[in-house]
Amino acid sequence: MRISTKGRYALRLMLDLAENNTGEPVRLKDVAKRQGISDKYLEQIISVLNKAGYVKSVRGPMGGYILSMEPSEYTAGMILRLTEGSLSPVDCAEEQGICEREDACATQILWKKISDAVSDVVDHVTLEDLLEWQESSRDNYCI
Amino acid sequence: MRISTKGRYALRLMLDLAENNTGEPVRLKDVAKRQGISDKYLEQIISVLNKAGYVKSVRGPMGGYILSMEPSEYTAGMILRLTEGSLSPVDCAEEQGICEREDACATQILWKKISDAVSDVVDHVTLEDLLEWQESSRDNYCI
DNA sequence: CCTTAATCCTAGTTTTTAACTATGAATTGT
DNA sequence: ACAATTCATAGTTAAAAACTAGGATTAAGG
Repeated sequence: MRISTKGRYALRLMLDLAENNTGEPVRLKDVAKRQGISDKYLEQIISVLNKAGYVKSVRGPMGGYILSMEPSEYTAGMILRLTEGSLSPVDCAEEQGICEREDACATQILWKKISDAVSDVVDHVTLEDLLEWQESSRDNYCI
Repeated sequence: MRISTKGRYALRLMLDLAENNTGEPVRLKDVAKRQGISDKYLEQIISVLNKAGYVKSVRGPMGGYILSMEPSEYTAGMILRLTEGSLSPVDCAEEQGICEREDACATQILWKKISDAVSDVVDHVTLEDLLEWQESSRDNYCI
Protein backbone atom coordinates (compact mmCIF):
# COMPACT_ATOMS: atom_id res chain seq x y z
CA MET A 1 0.00 0.00 0.00
CA ARG A 2 2.99 2.24 -0.57
CA ILE A 3 3.38 5.25 -2.77
CA SER A 4 6.55 4.90 -4.82
CA THR A 5 9.45 7.29 -4.93
CA LYS A 6 8.28 8.52 -8.31
CA GLY A 7 5.13 9.99 -6.86
CA ARG A 8 6.79 11.26 -3.72
CA TYR A 9 9.69 12.83 -5.56
CA ALA A 10 7.33 14.38 -8.08
CA LEU A 11 5.42 16.09 -5.31
CA ARG A 12 8.56 17.39 -3.66
CA LEU A 13 9.84 18.51 -7.02
CA MET A 14 6.71 20.49 -7.76
CA LEU A 15 6.72 21.89 -4.27
CA ASP A 16 10.33 22.94 -4.68
CA LEU A 17 9.52 24.68 -7.95
CA ALA A 18 6.69 26.48 -6.20
CA GLU A 19 8.89 27.54 -3.32
CA ASN A 20 11.67 28.77 -5.57
CA ASN A 21 9.52 30.48 -8.11
CA THR A 22 11.10 33.84 -8.90
CA GLY A 23 9.88 34.00 -12.46
CA GLU A 24 13.19 32.60 -13.67
CA PRO A 25 13.54 28.93 -14.61
CA VAL A 26 14.83 26.72 -11.84
CA ARG A 27 17.68 24.34 -12.62
CA LEU A 28 16.89 20.69 -11.96
CA LYS A 29 20.34 20.23 -10.49
CA ASP A 30 19.47 22.72 -7.77
CA VAL A 31 16.22 20.98 -6.97
CA ALA A 32 18.08 17.69 -6.78
CA LYS A 33 20.62 19.13 -4.39
CA ARG A 34 18.02 20.76 -2.16
CA GLN A 35 15.88 17.66 -2.04
CA GLY A 36 18.70 15.18 -1.81
CA ILE A 37 17.54 13.23 -4.85
CA SER A 38 19.58 11.94 -7.79
CA ASP A 39 19.31 14.49 -10.57
CA LYS A 40 19.33 11.84 -13.25
CA TYR A 41 16.32 10.22 -11.67
CA LEU A 42 14.58 13.57 -11.32
CA GLU A 43 15.13 14.15 -15.03
CA GLN A 44 12.95 11.15 -15.79
CA ILE A 45 10.28 12.23 -13.41
CA ILE A 46 10.07 15.80 -14.61
CA SER A 47 9.94 14.58 -18.18
CA VAL A 48 6.52 13.16 -17.43
CA LEU A 49 5.39 16.36 -15.77
CA ASN A 50 6.72 18.32 -18.71
CA LYS A 51 4.92 16.23 -21.32
CA ALA A 52 1.71 16.67 -19.38
CA GLY A 53 2.20 20.42 -19.48
CA TYR A 54 2.49 20.75 -15.72
CA VAL A 55 5.83 22.53 -16.06
CA LYS A 56 7.45 24.59 -18.77
CA SER A 57 11.03 23.90 -19.70
CA VAL A 58 13.71 26.25 -20.96
CA ARG A 59 16.69 24.62 -22.63
CA GLY A 60 20.27 25.76 -22.78
CA PRO A 61 22.30 27.77 -20.26
CA MET A 62 20.18 29.67 -17.78
CA GLY A 63 17.51 27.15 -18.53
CA GLY A 64 15.42 25.07 -16.19
CA TYR A 65 11.81 24.55 -15.29
CA ILE A 66 8.89 26.72 -14.19
CA LEU A 67 5.41 25.82 -13.07
CA SER A 68 2.97 26.47 -15.86
CA MET A 69 0.05 27.23 -13.55
CA GLU A 70 -0.59 28.70 -10.15
CA PRO A 71 0.12 26.40 -7.19
CA SER A 72 -3.57 26.48 -6.31
CA GLU A 73 -4.40 24.91 -9.66
CA TYR A 74 -2.49 21.69 -9.02
CA THR A 75 -3.95 19.04 -6.80
CA ALA A 76 -1.79 16.35 -5.24
CA GLY A 77 -4.01 13.88 -7.04
CA MET A 78 -3.08 15.27 -10.44
CA ILE A 79 0.60 14.95 -9.73
CA LEU A 80 0.41 11.56 -8.06
CA ARG A 81 -1.85 9.97 -10.65
CA LEU A 82 0.38 11.20 -13.42
CA THR A 83 3.55 9.82 -11.93
CA GLU A 84 2.25 6.85 -9.96
CA GLY A 85 -0.22 5.59 -12.49
CA SER A 86 -3.25 4.79 -10.39
CA LEU A 87 -4.04 5.41 -6.76
CA SER A 88 -6.49 2.54 -6.52
CA PRO A 89 -5.63 -0.37 -4.22
CA VAL A 90 -6.68 -2.94 -6.83
CA ASP A 91 -7.50 -2.90 -10.53
CA CYS A 92 -11.09 -3.99 -10.11
CA ALA A 93 -11.91 -0.94 -8.00
CA GLU A 94 -11.41 1.53 -10.81
CA GLU A 95 -12.47 -0.37 -13.89
CA GLN A 96 -15.13 -2.94 -14.51
CA GLY A 97 -14.77 -6.16 -16.43
CA ILE A 98 -11.28 -6.96 -15.16
CA CYS A 99 -12.25 -9.54 -12.58
CA GLU A 100 -14.57 -12.36 -13.57
CA ARG A 101 -15.66 -12.64 -9.95
CA GLU A 102 -16.72 -9.06 -9.62
CA ASP A 103 -20.42 -9.83 -9.47
CA ALA A 104 -19.89 -12.12 -6.51
CA CYS A 105 -17.07 -10.36 -4.76
CA ALA A 106 -17.88 -8.27 -1.74
CA THR A 107 -14.29 -7.20 -1.24
CA GLN A 108 -14.59 -5.08 -4.36
CA ILE A 109 -16.93 -2.79 -2.47
CA LEU A 110 -14.28 -2.31 0.19
CA TRP A 111 -11.58 -1.53 -2.37
CA LYS A 112 -13.85 1.04 -3.91
CA LYS A 113 -14.42 2.67 -0.55
CA ILE A 114 -10.69 2.86 0.05
CA SER A 115 -10.10 4.21 -3.41
CA ASP A 116 -12.72 6.89 -2.92
CA ALA A 117 -11.34 7.86 0.46
CA VAL A 118 -7.86 8.32 -0.96
CA SER A 119 -9.17 10.31 -3.90
CA ASP A 120 -11.13 12.51 -1.57
CA VAL A 121 -7.92 13.51 0.18
CA VAL A 122 -5.57 13.95 -2.75
CA ASP A 123 -8.10 15.74 -4.92
CA HIS A 124 -8.68 18.36 -2.25
CA VAL A 125 -5.09 19.13 -1.36
CA THR A 126 -3.41 21.59 -3.69
CA LEU A 127 0.20 22.58 -4.15
CA GLU A 128 -0.73 25.82 -2.47
CA ASP A 129 -1.88 23.93 0.63
CA LEU A 130 1.44 22.12 0.69
CA LEU A 131 3.25 25.44 0.39
CA GLU A 132 1.37 26.80 3.37
CA TRP A 133 2.06 23.72 5.45
CA GLN A 134 5.67 23.95 4.43
CA GLU A 135 5.94 27.53 5.59
CA SER A 136 4.26 26.94 8.91
CA SER A 137 6.47 23.95 9.64
CA ARG A 138 9.52 25.98 8.66
CA ASP A 139 8.91 28.13 11.75
CA ASN A 140 9.65 25.38 14.18
CA TYR A 141 12.55 24.03 12.18
CA CYS A 142 15.81 24.74 13.96
CA ILE A 143 19.10 23.94 12.31
CA MET B 1 -0.53 2.19 -4.07
CA ARG B 2 -1.65 -1.40 -4.45
CA ILE B 3 -2.74 -3.90 -1.88
CA SER B 4 -0.87 -7.14 -2.41
CA THR B 5 -2.36 -10.56 -3.01
CA LYS B 6 -1.53 -11.49 0.57
CA GLY B 7 -3.95 -8.98 1.98
CA ARG B 8 -6.59 -9.59 -0.66
CA TYR B 9 -6.41 -13.35 -0.37
CA ALA B 10 -6.48 -13.14 3.42
CA LEU B 11 -9.72 -11.18 3.28
CA ARG B 12 -11.31 -13.60 0.85
CA LEU B 13 -10.08 -16.48 2.96
CA MET B 14 -11.63 -15.10 6.11
CA LEU B 15 -14.80 -14.29 4.24
CA ASP B 16 -14.93 -17.82 2.88
CA LEU B 17 -14.52 -19.24 6.38
CA ALA B 18 -17.35 -17.01 7.54
CA GLU B 19 -19.60 -18.07 4.69
CA ASN B 20 -18.92 -21.74 5.19
CA ASN B 21 -19.07 -21.78 8.93
CA THR B 22 -21.09 -24.81 9.98
CA GLY B 23 -19.29 -25.34 13.26
CA GLU B 24 -17.03 -27.91 11.64
CA PRO B 25 -13.50 -26.99 10.56
CA VAL B 26 -13.18 -25.97 6.92
CA ARG B 27 -10.45 -27.56 4.84
CA LEU B 28 -8.02 -25.12 3.30
CA LYS B 29 -8.07 -27.11 0.09
CA ASP B 30 -11.77 -26.36 -0.26
CA VAL B 31 -11.25 -22.68 0.30
CA ALA B 32 -8.48 -22.69 -2.28
CA LYS B 33 -10.70 -24.38 -4.81
CA ARG B 34 -13.65 -22.08 -4.20
CA GLN B 35 -11.53 -18.97 -4.36
CA GLY B 36 -9.30 -20.11 -7.19
CA ILE B 37 -6.13 -19.56 -5.21
CA SER B 38 -3.11 -21.85 -4.85
CA ASP B 39 -3.58 -23.86 -1.67
CA LYS B 40 0.11 -23.82 -0.87
CA TYR B 41 0.09 -20.06 -0.96
CA LEU B 42 -3.01 -19.95 1.20
CA GLU B 43 -1.23 -22.14 3.73
CA GLN B 44 1.34 -19.41 4.25
CA ILE B 45 -1.27 -16.75 4.58
CA ILE B 46 -3.44 -18.59 7.05
CA SER B 47 -0.39 -19.42 9.10
CA VAL B 48 -0.14 -15.73 9.95
CA LEU B 49 -3.83 -15.51 10.78
CA ASN B 50 -3.49 -18.63 12.90
CA LYS B 51 -0.53 -17.34 14.89
CA ALA B 52 -2.43 -14.13 15.56
CA GLY B 53 -5.30 -16.18 16.92
CA TYR B 54 -7.74 -15.03 14.26
CA VAL B 55 -8.53 -18.62 13.31
CA LYS B 56 -8.39 -21.91 15.17
CA SER B 57 -6.80 -24.88 13.46
CA VAL B 58 -7.59 -28.57 13.77
CA ARG B 59 -4.93 -30.94 12.51
CA GLY B 60 -5.30 -34.37 11.01
CA PRO B 61 -8.14 -35.82 8.94
CA MET B 62 -11.40 -33.93 9.27
CA GLY B 63 -9.24 -31.01 10.27
CA GLY B 64 -9.23 -27.48 8.95
CA TYR B 65 -9.81 -23.99 10.19
CA ILE B 66 -12.58 -22.12 12.00
CA LEU B 67 -12.98 -18.47 12.81
CA SER B 68 -12.18 -17.93 16.47
CA MET B 69 -14.52 -14.93 16.82
CA GLU B 70 -17.77 -13.66 15.43
CA PRO B 71 -17.56 -12.05 11.97
CA SER B 72 -18.62 -8.76 13.51
CA GLU B 73 -15.51 -8.77 15.68
CA TYR B 74 -13.06 -8.69 12.79
CA THR B 75 -12.41 -5.48 10.95
CA ALA B 76 -10.89 -5.45 7.50
CA GLY B 77 -8.14 -3.32 9.00
CA MET B 78 -7.14 -6.06 11.44
CA ILE B 79 -6.83 -8.60 8.69
CA LEU B 80 -5.12 -6.34 6.19
CA ARG B 81 -2.61 -4.89 8.64
CA LEU B 82 -1.69 -8.35 9.83
CA THR B 83 -1.06 -9.72 6.37
CA GLU B 84 0.00 -6.62 4.47
CA GLY B 85 2.20 -5.15 7.14
CA SER B 86 1.22 -1.52 7.07
CA LEU B 87 -1.50 0.37 5.26
CA SER B 88 0.38 3.64 5.32
CA PRO B 89 1.50 5.12 2.01
CA VAL B 90 4.96 5.95 3.38
CA ASP B 91 6.96 5.03 6.46
CA CYS B 92 7.17 8.55 7.81
CA ALA B 93 3.38 8.79 8.08
CA GLU B 94 3.09 6.17 10.77
CA GLU B 95 6.26 6.50 12.75
CA GLN B 96 8.36 9.47 13.71
CA GLY B 97 12.12 9.75 13.50
CA ILE B 98 12.46 7.84 10.26
CA CYS B 99 12.92 10.79 7.95
CA GLU B 100 15.48 13.42 8.84
CA ARG B 101 13.48 15.94 6.85
CA GLU B 102 10.27 15.40 8.72
CA ASP B 103 10.33 18.75 10.45
CA ALA B 104 10.50 20.56 7.14
CA CYS B 105 8.44 18.28 4.98
CA ALA B 106 4.91 19.31 4.17
CA THR B 107 4.23 16.19 2.17
CA GLN B 108 4.27 14.23 5.40
CA ILE B 109 1.03 15.92 6.37
CA LEU B 110 -0.54 14.71 3.14
CA TRP B 111 0.65 11.15 3.68
CA LYS B 112 -0.82 11.25 7.16
CA LYS B 113 -4.16 12.42 5.82
CA ILE B 114 -4.20 9.60 3.29
CA SER B 115 -3.22 7.11 5.93
CA ASP B 116 -5.99 8.29 8.23
CA ALA B 117 -8.56 8.19 5.46
CA VAL B 118 -7.68 4.60 4.63
CA SER B 119 -7.75 3.60 8.29
CA ASP B 120 -11.11 5.22 8.70
CA VAL B 121 -12.52 2.94 6.02
CA VAL B 122 -10.89 -0.36 6.90
CA ASP B 123 -11.39 0.03 10.64
CA HIS B 124 -15.11 0.49 10.19
CA VAL B 125 -15.78 -2.39 7.83
CA THR B 126 -16.19 -5.74 9.51
CA LEU B 127 -16.26 -9.25 8.18
CA GLU B 128 -19.96 -9.20 8.90
CA ASP B 129 -20.39 -6.23 6.59
CA LEU B 130 -18.55 -8.10 3.87
CA LEU B 131 -20.80 -11.09 4.44
CA GLU B 132 -23.88 -8.95 3.99
CA TRP B 133 -22.54 -7.34 0.84
CA GLN B 134 -21.65 -10.77 -0.42
CA GLU B 135 -25.16 -12.05 0.11
CA SER B 136 -26.85 -9.10 -1.51
CA SER B 137 -24.58 -9.31 -4.54
CA ARG B 138 -25.19 -13.04 -4.78
CA ASP B 139 -28.78 -12.21 -5.73
CA ASN B 140 -27.85 -10.66 -9.02
CA TYR B 141 -25.22 -13.24 -9.83
CA CYS B 142 -26.32 -15.47 -12.68
CA ILE B 143 -24.21 -18.37 -13.78
C1' DC C 1 31.32 30.50 -34.53
C1' DC C 2 32.72 28.12 -30.31
C1' DT C 3 32.24 26.72 -25.80
C1' DT C 4 29.52 25.53 -22.14
C1' DA C 5 25.48 24.67 -19.49
C1' DA C 6 21.38 23.19 -19.47
C1' DT C 7 17.35 19.95 -21.06
C1' DC C 8 16.04 15.73 -23.72
C1' DC C 9 15.94 10.81 -24.98
C1' DT C 10 16.66 5.98 -24.67
C1' DA C 11 18.61 1.98 -22.92
C1' DG C 12 20.79 -0.62 -19.41
C1' DT C 13 21.59 -2.22 -14.62
C1' DT C 14 20.84 -3.38 -10.03
C1' DT C 15 18.06 -4.24 -6.12
C1' DT C 16 14.00 -5.38 -3.96
C1' DT C 17 9.68 -7.35 -3.50
C1' DA C 18 5.86 -10.15 -4.77
C1' DA C 19 4.08 -14.36 -5.73
C1' DC C 20 4.29 -18.48 -5.69
C1' DT C 21 6.51 -23.65 -5.43
C1' DA C 22 8.55 -27.66 -3.16
C1' DT C 23 9.67 -30.78 0.33
C1' DG C 24 8.95 -32.97 4.14
C1' DA C 25 7.77 -33.19 9.20
C1' DA C 26 4.07 -33.37 12.74
C1' DT C 27 -0.57 -34.58 14.02
C1' DT C 28 -4.73 -37.23 14.37
C1' DG C 29 -9.15 -39.57 12.94
C1' DT C 30 -10.51 -44.16 11.10
C1' DA D 1 -1.02 -48.74 10.03
C1' DC D 2 -2.77 -45.46 6.89
C1' DA D 3 -4.24 -41.44 5.03
C1' DA D 4 -5.55 -36.70 5.35
C1' DT D 5 -4.77 -32.77 7.11
C1' DT D 6 -1.99 -28.75 9.17
C1' DC D 7 2.81 -26.90 10.10
C1' DA D 8 7.46 -25.11 9.01
C1' DT D 9 11.01 -23.63 6.16
C1' DA D 10 13.55 -22.92 2.17
C1' DG D 11 13.90 -22.20 -2.66
C1' DT D 12 12.51 -20.20 -7.16
C1' DT D 13 10.77 -17.16 -10.57
C1' DA D 14 8.99 -12.98 -12.39
C1' DA D 15 8.07 -8.34 -12.18
C1' DA D 16 8.59 -3.89 -10.72
C1' DA D 17 11.12 -0.19 -8.54
C1' DA D 18 14.89 2.62 -8.35
C1' DC D 19 18.27 4.27 -10.15
C1' DT D 20 22.60 4.83 -13.71
C1' DA D 21 24.91 5.88 -18.14
C1' DG D 22 25.78 7.93 -22.43
C1' DG D 23 25.07 10.83 -25.64
C1' DA D 24 21.97 14.04 -28.55
C1' DT D 25 19.84 18.61 -28.73
C1' DT D 26 19.36 23.44 -27.68
C1' DA D 27 20.72 28.10 -26.76
C1' DA D 28 23.17 31.85 -24.06
C1' DG D 29 27.62 34.41 -23.72
C1' DG D 30 31.97 35.58 -25.38
